[in-house]
Amino acid sequence: MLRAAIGIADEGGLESLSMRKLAQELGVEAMSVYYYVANKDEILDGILNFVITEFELAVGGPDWKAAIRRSAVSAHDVLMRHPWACNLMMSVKRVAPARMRYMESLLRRLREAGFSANMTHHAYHALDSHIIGSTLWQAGYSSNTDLEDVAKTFVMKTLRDYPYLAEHAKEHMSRSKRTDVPEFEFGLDLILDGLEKVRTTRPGSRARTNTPRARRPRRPNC
Amino acid sequence: MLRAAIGIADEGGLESLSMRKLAQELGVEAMSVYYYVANKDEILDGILNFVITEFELAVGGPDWKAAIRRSAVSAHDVLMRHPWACNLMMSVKRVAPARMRYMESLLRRLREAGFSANMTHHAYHALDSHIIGSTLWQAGYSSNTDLEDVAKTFVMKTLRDYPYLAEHAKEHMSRSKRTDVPEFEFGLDLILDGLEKVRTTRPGSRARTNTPRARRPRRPNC
DNA sequence: GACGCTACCGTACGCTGTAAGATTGTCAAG
DNA sequence: CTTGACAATCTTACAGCGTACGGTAGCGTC
Repeated sequence: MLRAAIGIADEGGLESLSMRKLAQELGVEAMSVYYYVANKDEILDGILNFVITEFELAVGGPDWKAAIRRSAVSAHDVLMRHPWACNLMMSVKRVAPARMRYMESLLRRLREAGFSANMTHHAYHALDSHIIGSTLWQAGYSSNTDLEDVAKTFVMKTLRDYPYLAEHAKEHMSRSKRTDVPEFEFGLDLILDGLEKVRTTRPGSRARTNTPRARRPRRPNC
Repeated sequence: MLRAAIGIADEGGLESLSMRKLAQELGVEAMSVYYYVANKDEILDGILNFVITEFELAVGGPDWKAAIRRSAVSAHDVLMRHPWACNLMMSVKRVAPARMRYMESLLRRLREAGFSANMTHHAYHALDSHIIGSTLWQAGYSSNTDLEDVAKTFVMKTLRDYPYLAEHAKEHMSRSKRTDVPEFEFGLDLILDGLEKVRTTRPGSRARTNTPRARRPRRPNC
């Protein structure tokens, strides 16, 4: 059932995934699906968890950068195949088990690499933001089948009033998948290299470390 | 009218913005709204454009990092006040005029700072991804009013099975808004510092430059 | 008075998630 | 062989969504 739901979302986007269509795909009526799930949210949780399961965990090896890089690239690859999952990831309530495992492995790898708790916190969010943001953008961008002629007139106006924007568009067009560094990996390396630098930095020079009296954590919904 | 729509989206999220509710807010019936707009998409375009107008453009001064940083922080601030705008930004078709101006200013500032066309391309996407990704996450995270006790049991399980995740949650709780570096700015500085490094680097050491025969740009929908 | 225009409204259709209840198919106990 | 229980499924219905289509009231102009 989750497989069917993922299939629908893959080809038509999240908003095309309706209970009726899912039921139809399964050869039953809409309400029959409710025998197996409580509501649609449960399906969304399910397919998100299913997708995250495919993320490669950050483990092994002495090279933390390589390990985390591999994990991030794998997450990006998976999300590019299921772009709708990005949106699901952004709703805080969906803390799927697979996601917790993924987070745990990443956080652990960072800590074991010598990052402080505070630095690990920041590193995690920098990486996560980049993965989500970059994938969301790239997925939207590469889903352009139509718009051919709309773009033409757009370019006309652009070239006139927005020369730098035009250059940016040109840059997009002339990029070759083979020889150019993917946008995602460029940003990823920017972050990873930056992290390597602050790792060996005395904490406080860049961001204040706070080693607080460990308050009882509440609302750890992330 | 856009003002009313933004108000609804601000307090109830994008999905709570319906034509009927908007009409009600304006003191008319649903179909009356269609006298002023062709369809709902036009409203979404409108409120997105309206929000982006508030972004501070990256201009002036010899310090490109400071200029771009200010612009990024301002965009983040604005988006934090209107989190739904992040989602709208991700659909490629919405190339609002305000957004084109914003992109143009950012791209221009990068080029004037000495970045190559290729580097500017990468820099822009790294920055954009971070802004969107970070804001999306932060907005989702800070919209937690309920879940208090759900979180308690969550922590119980977490502490047992996911020690690093628990630490991460603790880190979240113990952060003080006053003294700690905001997550957004940490990642932003990571990217900006990294960009400064590759700016002076000979192109090709990090990413191949391609100075292609300028093909006629097509589909510049970004 | 007749026209055209602006601003607005009523109705209706097909879509959505899902609550409530009716209906089958299967199987074990009496 | 009948009865009852259970799982699996379907029917119906409702409120809400975007919006197509057509109608209407008020107005200025000829």
